[in-house]
Amino acid sequence: MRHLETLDFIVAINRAGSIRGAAESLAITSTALNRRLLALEEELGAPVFERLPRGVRLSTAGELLIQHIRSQRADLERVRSQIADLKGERRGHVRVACSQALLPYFMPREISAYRAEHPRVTFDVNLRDRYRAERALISHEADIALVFEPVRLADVQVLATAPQPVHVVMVRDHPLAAKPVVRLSDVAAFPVGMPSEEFGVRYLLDIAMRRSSVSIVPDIESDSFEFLRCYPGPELMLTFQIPIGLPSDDEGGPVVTRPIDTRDVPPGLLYLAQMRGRTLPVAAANFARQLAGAMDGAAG
Amino acid sequence: MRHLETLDFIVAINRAGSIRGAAESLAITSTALNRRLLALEEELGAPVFERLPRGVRLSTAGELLIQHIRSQRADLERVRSQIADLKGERRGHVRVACSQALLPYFMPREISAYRAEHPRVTFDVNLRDRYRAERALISHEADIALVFEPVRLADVQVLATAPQPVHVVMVRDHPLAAKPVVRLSDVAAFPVGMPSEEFGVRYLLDIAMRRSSVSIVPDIESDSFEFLRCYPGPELMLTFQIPIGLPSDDEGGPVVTRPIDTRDVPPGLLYLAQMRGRTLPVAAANFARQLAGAMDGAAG
DNA sequence: GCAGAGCGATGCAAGAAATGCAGCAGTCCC
DNA sequence: GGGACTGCTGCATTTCTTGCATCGCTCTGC
Repeated sequence: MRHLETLDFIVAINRAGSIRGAAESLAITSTALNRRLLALEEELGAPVFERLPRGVRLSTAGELLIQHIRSQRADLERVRSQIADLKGERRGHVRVACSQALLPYFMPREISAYRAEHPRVTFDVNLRDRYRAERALISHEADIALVFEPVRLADVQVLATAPQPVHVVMVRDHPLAAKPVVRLSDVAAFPVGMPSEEFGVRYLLDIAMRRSSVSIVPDIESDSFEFLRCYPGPELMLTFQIPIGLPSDDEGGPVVTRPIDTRDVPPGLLYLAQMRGRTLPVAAANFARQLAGAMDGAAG
Repeated sequence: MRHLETLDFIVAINRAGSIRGAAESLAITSTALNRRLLALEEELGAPVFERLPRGVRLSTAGELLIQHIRSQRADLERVRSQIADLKGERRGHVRVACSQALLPYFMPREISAYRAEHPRVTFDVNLRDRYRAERALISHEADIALVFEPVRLADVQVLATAPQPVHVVMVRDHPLAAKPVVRLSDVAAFPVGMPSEEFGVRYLLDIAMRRSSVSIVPDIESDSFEFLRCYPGPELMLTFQIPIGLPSDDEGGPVVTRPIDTRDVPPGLLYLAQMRGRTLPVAAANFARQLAGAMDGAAG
């Protein structure tokens, strides 16, 4: 939108950290950009950026302004989406921030199902750990977030939840695979590949270990579940994951999974969330509804 | 703000009902205004107004847009107010929509107290019955509303409440003035001046009469409490009001008040409300906090 | 049924505003 | 102490907006 150009330029300056840098990325001269900024600050009655020797940095007023800009942009996008919707154009764009566990199976399946119904809807899927997913909602970088055991900031509104018991992942011929349910004490006997601390699964395991006498020392620690899952099986190594991030056993893949006894590790919760108080664009709202339905199905 | 000019023009066109009419009130030519509208509709991809032979009317898309404009304007006002606040300028503007009962004593006292602390804060006080007060919140014409027995729309958020038993108002030497508490059946023996149906007091009385066998036929009906109160006493006429709209008896005025037994007419609630989900400008938020405190005091 | 008044839309020329170029003063890094 | 970076400003140019006159249309009143 033309009339928001200046405001978007402010966002660009903030991102670039300098007027000249932003001007280059916007393909205009620094003169024009600088003048727009000065005019805006004049109107506002306060500087938006602090001038530093090597560039600029948001002032307190600027922080307020930029949050306003983001929310206005998002709301305008919603209006445009609703207008397109009532014209019968089933198009739109959905921006999802989600945990790693959702990427291999759940999100591809759901997005593919949604796009089968609405082929003109496009998607942004971004991997964000539970802290950053909520930040993305608040800064309007994402419409919806799907996270495991989130931090639960005040500005985030939960749309749906699904309990997710932690599973142990192992090679098909692993000794523990004989048991239908694994105890935490069983795990301690084998080498363990542990997800790093920013993940919800790790968070749940840490709490469980603190409560019990069992102590598991990770032999491998990684921020990639994919790596952990693919780490060679000869070591009989174990790792952990939630069911939504796992293939079903009957697919006959190289790995199998067994749930950990919920007396040892309580099930975590998978949360579907949006920014509190925000009205989502049509496509995002519809997709969120579908996800909520899928989560109910997975839970029941 | 310069960049919102076009959007404000849209609001003006909607108000005027025609482009030429709006152009006149905006002191620009209809050409310029028409062109801006066409450009905006081009950007939006849909007409904002339906063209009628005698002017224009908002389309469905326009309805969506204009609500966005209003909320965006209000939020920008909040940002400006917060920026002014952190510059130490304790200025601002508060727009209040309130019931008639608040006008003679409560609002003047509260505003005067607030302005004693913050002299640079200005006020808009508008009389709005309980329906229109809530509408004013939703269309962002008012920051806060103070209404008796409101309709309670979904988009309105209650900040504070105060119970207000209905009082009978009469001349000082009225026979009923001898009683400390008046029964509804006592009232039926005297001529009655009744507030008209849009008022909360009338609403409560109507409910009470429907529940009991007492029927009160109004001799005078008016939408002005001031008129009802000033109507000559020789007729021994009674009228009704809530305590917050009454002077205290010990002021020695020409009228006295007695509460109606709450078994006959249950106390109504005075509500302080704002638009749901909206962050109020600094001055409005502070003033609302003061009002909430005053209402607690009046209730206790 | 027909003239008149009101409406929104458009071509063209004048005016206003934003842009780009060159250059200033300042800070930081090597 | 030079080079590279920053934000800022005077002046010519370009781009965009505005205003006038006018068209086509619909509804109203006689």
